[in-house]
Amino acid sequence: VAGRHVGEVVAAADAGAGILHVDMDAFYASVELLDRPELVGKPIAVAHDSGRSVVSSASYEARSRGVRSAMPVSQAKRLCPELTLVDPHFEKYSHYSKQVMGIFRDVTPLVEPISVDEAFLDVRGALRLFGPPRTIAALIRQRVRAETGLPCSVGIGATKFIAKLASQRAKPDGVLLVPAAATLAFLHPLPLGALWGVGPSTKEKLERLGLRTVRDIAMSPVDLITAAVGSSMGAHLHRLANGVDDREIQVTRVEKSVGHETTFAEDIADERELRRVLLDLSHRVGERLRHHHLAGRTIALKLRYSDFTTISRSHTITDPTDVSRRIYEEAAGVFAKIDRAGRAVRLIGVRVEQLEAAGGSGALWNEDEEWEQLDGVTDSVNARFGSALLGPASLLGGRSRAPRRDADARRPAED
DNA sequence: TCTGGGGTCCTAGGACCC
DNA sequence: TCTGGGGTCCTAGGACCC
Repeated sequence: VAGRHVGEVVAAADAGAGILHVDMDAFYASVELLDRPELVGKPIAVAHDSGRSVVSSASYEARSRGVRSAMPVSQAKRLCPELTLVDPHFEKYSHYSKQVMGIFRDVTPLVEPISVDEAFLDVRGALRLFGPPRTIAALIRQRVRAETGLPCSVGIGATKFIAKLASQRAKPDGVLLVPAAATLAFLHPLPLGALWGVGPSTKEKLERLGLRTVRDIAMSPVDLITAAVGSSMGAHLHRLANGVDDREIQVTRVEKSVGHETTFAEDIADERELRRVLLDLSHRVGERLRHHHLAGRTIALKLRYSDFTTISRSHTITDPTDVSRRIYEEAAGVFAKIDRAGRAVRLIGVRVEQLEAAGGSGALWNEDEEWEQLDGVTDSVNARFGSALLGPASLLGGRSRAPRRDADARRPAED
């Protein structure tokens, strides 16, 4: 009883805000700076320095010049000519990600990672052990900094959504606590785009109704919102705008699909070359499925043409597979049915959906044998396109013929 | 030098079954 | 023989997030 009282008292001290959102600051850029101390304080961006690349992460110095994530590298250079580009190393980010998630789990088992660089924590059960949420936030930030050298920001609120908004506001390298009683005062003045799930398209639909702020959504009849953006999204946004968000921390999540896609440095029209890339993508998808002991029933193919129009075609099979060869055959079958009318392809991708626990048949496929069969294709394609491809998308390097240029960059986080 | 790659969720129509 | 309704699965596309 005494213990519970202590818990209640410390909880009261932080006014009912028991959800933390921890967000690493400029994560990829910060990790790269650990190895490149001479670049600290300079505008840098993590991206390949090639034609169709975009910025993955930008240092705050680069951001102050207008450089943003997802911005084409060409545009970033125009905005900031002295920008230093650093190649991405996804395995490194994955490593640091695991390390910081481990620190979070020392505080509470109720950790929900939502990407490599952010997580929600429910600390309501950790108060007696560690003190109020503000103290926990300080502890986490101090440990992350001491053990990884990386900065992070923490938002604290009564709900996930408020905690997430608070961490955005806390950046860089800060903490913000929004007491439960202050939720609506914090939320309502924000612009529509602050609502999680409102992007450019939804924003425009809502603005057409004359709505500008979160308060405007909160004060509108829910029917008005659902009529504009659909019943599911409308009801959700209306609740968020009113500070209602009862989503719990989800400690475990089931993967729904596994895929790979690649954008070519130059568009490719040739059928055989495209099939060859398809094989490589299928192989990588199969590899990852087997690694995770998963198999899937739907094989989906994605194509993007030169004009950026994007189509997808899929086929569902009876028995789940994790066999790269099978994935390739299904993807190629779907591909063969598409009438491209000779159009060149900018992007091609393969994804396997409808996943379930695998039976482990993947070993049946002899990868080396398959590659020998395709050797002739590999040579001719290498000769023509090998050097034209983007760095991380250099699919035609050939397993047995040339070492991968940058194995690190080719393998995004697997967990 | 226009627009990456990994995903999730939602909608809507058609097939099919009862 | 002018015509229902519910449920599930599949497919394609779109919006969104990091």
